[in-house]
Amino acid sequence: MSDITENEIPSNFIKDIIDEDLRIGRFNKVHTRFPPEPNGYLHIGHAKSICLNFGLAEEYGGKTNLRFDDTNPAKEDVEYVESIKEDVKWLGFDWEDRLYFASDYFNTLYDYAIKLIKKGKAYVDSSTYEIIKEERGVPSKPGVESKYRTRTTEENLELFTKMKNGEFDDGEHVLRAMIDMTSPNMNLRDPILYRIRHAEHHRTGNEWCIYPMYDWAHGQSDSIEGITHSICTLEFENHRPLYNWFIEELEIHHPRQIEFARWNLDYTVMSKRKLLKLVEDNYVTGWDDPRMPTISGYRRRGYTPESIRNFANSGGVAKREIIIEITRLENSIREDLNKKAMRVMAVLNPIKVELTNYPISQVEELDAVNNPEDESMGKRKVPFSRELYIDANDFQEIPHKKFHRLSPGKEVRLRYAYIIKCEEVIKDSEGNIEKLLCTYDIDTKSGSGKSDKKVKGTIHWVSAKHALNAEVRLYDRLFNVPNPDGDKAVDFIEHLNPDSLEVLTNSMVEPYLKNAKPGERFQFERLGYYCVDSKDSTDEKLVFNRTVTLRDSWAKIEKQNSR
RNA sequence: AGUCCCAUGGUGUAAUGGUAGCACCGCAGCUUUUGGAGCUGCUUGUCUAGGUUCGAAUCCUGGUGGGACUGCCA
Repeated sequence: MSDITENEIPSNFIKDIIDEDLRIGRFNKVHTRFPPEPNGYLHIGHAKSICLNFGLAEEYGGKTNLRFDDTNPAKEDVEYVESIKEDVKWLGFDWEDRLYFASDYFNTLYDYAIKLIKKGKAYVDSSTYEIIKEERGVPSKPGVESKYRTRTTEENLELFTKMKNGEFDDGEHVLRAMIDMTSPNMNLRDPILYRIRHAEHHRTGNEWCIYPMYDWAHGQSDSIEGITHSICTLEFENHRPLYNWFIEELEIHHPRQIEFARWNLDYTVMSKRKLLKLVEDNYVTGWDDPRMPTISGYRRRGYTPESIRNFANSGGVAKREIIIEITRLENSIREDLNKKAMRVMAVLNPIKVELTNYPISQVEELDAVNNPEDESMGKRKVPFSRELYIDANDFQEIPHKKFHRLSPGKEVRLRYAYIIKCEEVIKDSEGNIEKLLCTYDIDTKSGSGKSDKKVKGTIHWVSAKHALNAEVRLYDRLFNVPNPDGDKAVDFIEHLNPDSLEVLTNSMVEPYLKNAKPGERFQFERLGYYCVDSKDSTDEKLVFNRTVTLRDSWAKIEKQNSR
């Protein structure tokens, strides 16, 4: 059992840096931000960043902003803005009144650009895309300076103003910082600050036709917001010298950028481009498909915010590439739901059982414990009668030697009820099992203490005439290899798990579930955790999603034996 | 190849010059009216070669291995 409580971040190198900054007085507070681009839904990797940024600020008594880095109108959309806000909230974090957009700063950013031009540190380049690319060179070889680099300040100012005023077409000119075309750091080879895009922005509409590049907008946005610690992923390490250059030339507040390694999960893909492809090409039903590694997918799948936070906070931060085992996430939700989820009985693949010595019209209301981990959750009544359903895989006609469940002539306990014995297997003309004829031992009623008979197995069941029909969606991993995008020669789509979803329409659940509400989570005893689907479940037809199975040592025995 | 970054069991992380610890996985056992949960035990690790030091996972140097950078994306 981990002694890391929720939201508490274990010691790590970022906290060491913050401690030092506070100690030497570089900053006297901690103010972080979570800066997504609204061009897709948040995924589990973002959850790590969210928990880190909000968690760190909380721990140091500071604040966290939510800021959308919306500098590319072509890819961004309000749908994504709304989904991101919902997901951050659902995870349990509050940006209060600090909801910002990089587009809020377009005017300031423009003024900053003018300042740079006036300092002789930025110029308008009228070269083509191809020329600029060619002149930039490659990392191991210096680039060459553009022939437009020597334009006068007046000329630059005039051209830039015209760019802003819409007097040019897309791509005709760009504004570039004047730094060093021979720098071994590509980001310092006169990076582009503004490009012309006659496109409608989701917030600024058609007010602008020049848009700042991310590199020009991001660091200054942090600065404008008074961010002290800009936590970002490793790929921006090489950008830090550039951000520092901007901040110093502009003489504005200087946040400290700290990079950490993004989280990858095995058996999943995380890039927004790939997730978008899964959605657009209908490999999944949407961004919130329960198989997606998105926050909304996990939410619909039945994950709790606590389980995701615990998962994120229990992992630490590093600077090397890491691939987390998905079993850790699965373990995290099991751990949470084990303590919280009400237990019920559900029979996924029913076979009928008739208790031949049970009175025909008798019904008993048996006591069932709602959660053995939490007595305060109480008990409920479960109806028991002559005709029952049990799960098909709890019966083996020719039992495996370690099989502790029902088979001909053998006894098994029905959970909360009686020990029964299988007397006869009734089959149809094709040899399929139609019904099991069993007898029950009246002295073995749960809690009665009349018999000290012991059996090795206990199985779940539902009363046939009381059970409710339900659809159950069994979700499994979306990919069947640990690293679906590991091989550049093979499309990740090839690695999709064809069995990632199995739909069962004839499942039977105990009557207690009649009033189960969308999103409500249960443990189906001996099977796993399931939640009521928030979109498709109705009063007439319950639909359950399997969140995760219980740990299954029987499956291991079976697997070992088949080898 | 140029610059930058990184390297602790299978995985993920601690140890901040002083006994390499924890969690997950795995294995064995106990317990159990969920083959769940819980409990106990076990296996497995400091990339490498030097140096500094009484003492190095930690500091220094070289090597090896991995990653990032060559969008008018973020």
